[in-house]
Amino acid sequence: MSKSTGFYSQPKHLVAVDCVVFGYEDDELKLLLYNRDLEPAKGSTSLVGGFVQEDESIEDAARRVLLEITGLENIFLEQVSAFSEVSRDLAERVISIAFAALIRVDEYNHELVKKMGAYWVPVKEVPQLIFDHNQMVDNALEFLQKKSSYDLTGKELLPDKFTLTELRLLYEAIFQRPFDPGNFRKKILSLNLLERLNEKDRQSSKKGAFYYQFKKNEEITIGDRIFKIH
Amino acid sequence: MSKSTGFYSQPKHLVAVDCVVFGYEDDELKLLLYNRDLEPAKGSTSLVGGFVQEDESIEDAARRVLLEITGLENIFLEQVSAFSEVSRDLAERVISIAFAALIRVDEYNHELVKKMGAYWVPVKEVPQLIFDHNQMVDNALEFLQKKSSYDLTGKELLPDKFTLTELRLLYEAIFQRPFDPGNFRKKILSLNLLERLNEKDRQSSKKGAFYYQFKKNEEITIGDRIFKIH
DNA sequence: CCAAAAGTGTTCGAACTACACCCATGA
DNA sequence: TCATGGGTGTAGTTCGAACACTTTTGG
Repeated sequence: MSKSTGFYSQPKHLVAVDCVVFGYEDDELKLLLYNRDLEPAKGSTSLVGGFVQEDESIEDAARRVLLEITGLENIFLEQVSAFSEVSRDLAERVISIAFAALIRVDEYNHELVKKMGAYWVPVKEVPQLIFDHNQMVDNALEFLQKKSSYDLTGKELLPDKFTLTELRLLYEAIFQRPFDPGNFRKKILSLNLLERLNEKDRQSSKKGAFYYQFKKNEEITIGDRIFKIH
Repeated sequence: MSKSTGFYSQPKHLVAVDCVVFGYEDDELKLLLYNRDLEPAKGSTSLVGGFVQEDESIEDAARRVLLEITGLENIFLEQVSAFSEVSRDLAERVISIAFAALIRVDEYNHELVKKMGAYWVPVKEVPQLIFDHNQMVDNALEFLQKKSSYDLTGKELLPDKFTLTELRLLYEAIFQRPFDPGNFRKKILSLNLLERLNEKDRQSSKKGAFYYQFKKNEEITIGDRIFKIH
């Protein structure tokens, strides 16, 4: 084991980041996974991740990993928690920080993702993952639910314009439960964060549903939780 | 810089834990600080912390540090977040995980704390701390407020028996705002987590206030947030 | 015309706020 | 007896849950 050769005489550790990447497609919440291409457990299913380098923070490392896999910059990214059981990695001791990331499926580079061997899996069908990655997924989903309770998620997962039904379906996917359409609509509009466009989506209904978009410059953090709606 | 000599060929890092230790005394929320006894910045004010060793998880490391300083085991301890800016430590690159800890002042070893050079400071008077420790304090306080919104904090900070006024004062200290005494009382009792003892505190009022204690075996996690009370 | 989704309105009840008011007792 | 904190009661309001109802339009 390596003791530091620098100022502090203390053990050093491998530090990794693992990203729980959420996307929303076909009315479903999905996760970006890939088949591990290095030993140990080569070929088994894993979150996307990588090791923290000397010249980068953990957030930088997570951003770098996501850029390499999706071609996207400026991804929504937030720390979930650190995992550090001594034997969590089968090969060597690795401390890993789990991140939650939100991806807009209309923006990421589909070819790049495919080339990197990554693929989307519905959160309801996440397979057995390597190490403690299933735990990371659970924590990240809980994180997403809390965030969505306070912050009106949608900007990060939906296209620029979307109908209120689409937003509701997203929330139903996140919380894994139905919301009353009428109540949902009223609650959302009362927040005053969206503006209606003079354009309708005509795909999903005969009447047509107005598109909405997030208002610019409304970085309001809502003091209280948004969602108690059933 | 040391590349791993083990399985993975990747850089290794110093990893530390820093504990934001909350205590409650004299109707005030306090933090346990100490004057740093090693360079760099020897003598400046700091959170209690230490380096993660090879055979321990970060939680183990935090527990070890707290045991060394307070003599207590089984302290409430939870991860807040990781800090990893490359130059956050003046001497060498250190990734640190901040923890929030809750201490009952009637339990910790006062002499030991004194001997270790640690001391309590009211949260409202926290001085300039080393590195990014003030940020850690802010995050930990926010953490404590969120926890207390959902979980009825008090078990971790108050003595076994306490009056509802004491509990209210604790909440006022945590949230830095007053609560209506009558409404607070009704809300708390409606949760059904406390039981009244046949014993009164006669110090603080002529009438005397009943002591309460947490019911045994009530590990109920409340689904919704507890506190909206004003 | 009718089915189906968009969108509005209405009622009920739970829960929080504000505040009045009674209680017990030591000085 | 009265000041003080403990403790109870209550009216008003807000807000979510449930659900009925209206609107629009393609088939």
